[in-house]
Amino acid sequence: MEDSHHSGATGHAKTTARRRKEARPGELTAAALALFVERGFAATRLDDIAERAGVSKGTLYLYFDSKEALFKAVIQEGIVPAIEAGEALLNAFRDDPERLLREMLFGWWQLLSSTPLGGIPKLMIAEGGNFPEVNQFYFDEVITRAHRLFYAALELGVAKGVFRPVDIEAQIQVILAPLLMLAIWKHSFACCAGGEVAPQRYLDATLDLILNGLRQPGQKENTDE
Amino acid sequence: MEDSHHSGATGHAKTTARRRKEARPGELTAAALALFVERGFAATRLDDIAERAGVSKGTLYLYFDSKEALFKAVIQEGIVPAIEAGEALLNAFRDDPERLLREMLFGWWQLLSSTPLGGIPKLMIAEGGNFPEVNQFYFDEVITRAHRLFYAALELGVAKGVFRPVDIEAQIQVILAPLLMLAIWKHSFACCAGGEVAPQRYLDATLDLILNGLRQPGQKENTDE
DNA sequence: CATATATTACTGACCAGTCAGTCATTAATG
DNA sequence: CATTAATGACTGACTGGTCAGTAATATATG
Repeated sequence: MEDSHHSGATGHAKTTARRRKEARPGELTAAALALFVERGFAATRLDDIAERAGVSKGTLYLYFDSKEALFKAVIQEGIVPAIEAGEALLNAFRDDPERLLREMLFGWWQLLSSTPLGGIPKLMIAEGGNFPEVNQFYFDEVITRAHRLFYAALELGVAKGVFRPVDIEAQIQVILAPLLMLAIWKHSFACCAGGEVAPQRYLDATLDLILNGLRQPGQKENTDE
Repeated sequence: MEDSHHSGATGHAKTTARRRKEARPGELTAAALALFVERGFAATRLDDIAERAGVSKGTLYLYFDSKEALFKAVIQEGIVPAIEAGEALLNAFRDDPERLLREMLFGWWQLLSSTPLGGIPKLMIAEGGNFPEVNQFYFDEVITRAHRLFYAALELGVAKGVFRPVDIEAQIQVILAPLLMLAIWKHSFACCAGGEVAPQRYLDATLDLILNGLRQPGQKENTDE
């Protein structure tokens, strides 16, 4: 198990093989994410993932015990940072609930357009049922945390009198729905859609509806900077 | 090769075998729908579908050319009537846009709770990508028609001055999202969810947000009958 | 040569789709 | 009505291909 008597310290670059060993898991999960999102979990072959990562299938098994373990790693690695980014936003905009919601929506869109992470919701919806353990993990680590995030945001708005007093718990899901559908749409029907609504316009409409739906009747429009 | 001289017309019931032949396709698509929704298209074996319908796999091929053809039949048969029901609602409540929206939401929920049809959106999202032809069919016959339906409803409301003048095209998608997510949720994470929001409460919240978000500022609350 | 890293060829389970054949019902014949 | 012929719905064993996972082998590193 342990090693450590190298005589002279060879402290310089561990050269290729050693460096590879540290980079590999990330390269593999990245390749897997891209392919899972594109074709679905079941329809993606391990050979393809390996090829995309520039290794052979056998190598994959040096880093992950099974296809399911790889699946779980993909979710874990991809989503947790995203959730943390959201939690950071909450702290940054504590004093302006409308602005906070706006930032959360656009942050989400940023993620969607610049990374393949937006494919994860679709992936979980599509294949989660066949992998209870991964599903549970996703539920606990992603869904629940995301809910807490939005709960805090809405609660803040209601407490400050910016939003009407609503059924926060239920509204969260209503507000999250358009965000999730935006992601799902992109990975499901975007291909078929001809003259469909552009994401930017869709997001504007979402914000419009949500803010008008939540806003305290007295409150003025807040035309933003 | 040729037949046709039966002398007397034997026109009455052709008993079991003949009756079966007419009932079979429906029985098979029903079985397939249930299993596809439960496990996904790829993960469902034709043997299981056949067994559930009380026949053998070979029989299945007497009625459908391939697994994909069966898939398409399931969608076609299940969804088209649902869309037509929606179109009927539109005509029934032309004069009261708020009521119309309300009826459409609750009609949808009715469908969800009393039939497995609510599983179809999830199914299409999950597996549509691998079946372009089915996907296109769904897009044209379901998504597009559903959009037209909601377009008409919103347009009516705006024309009557009940709703604010909004970006109708974009709002449709925002409004549809919670409905779709309700269906998706039921078939994906309902299992994991412990103290989650009840559908009825969720629907109320949806209506609350949508109607408040759309309502013309002047308009009064309309506390319904 | 000992260890860590990677590859390649292989195995076994699984499943969509096929096909030769069964069996129950119906029609034809005397 | 009894016997034979024809029909067609249905069956289930089989095949051909795919793919997750394994094991034997190779290459680099210290």
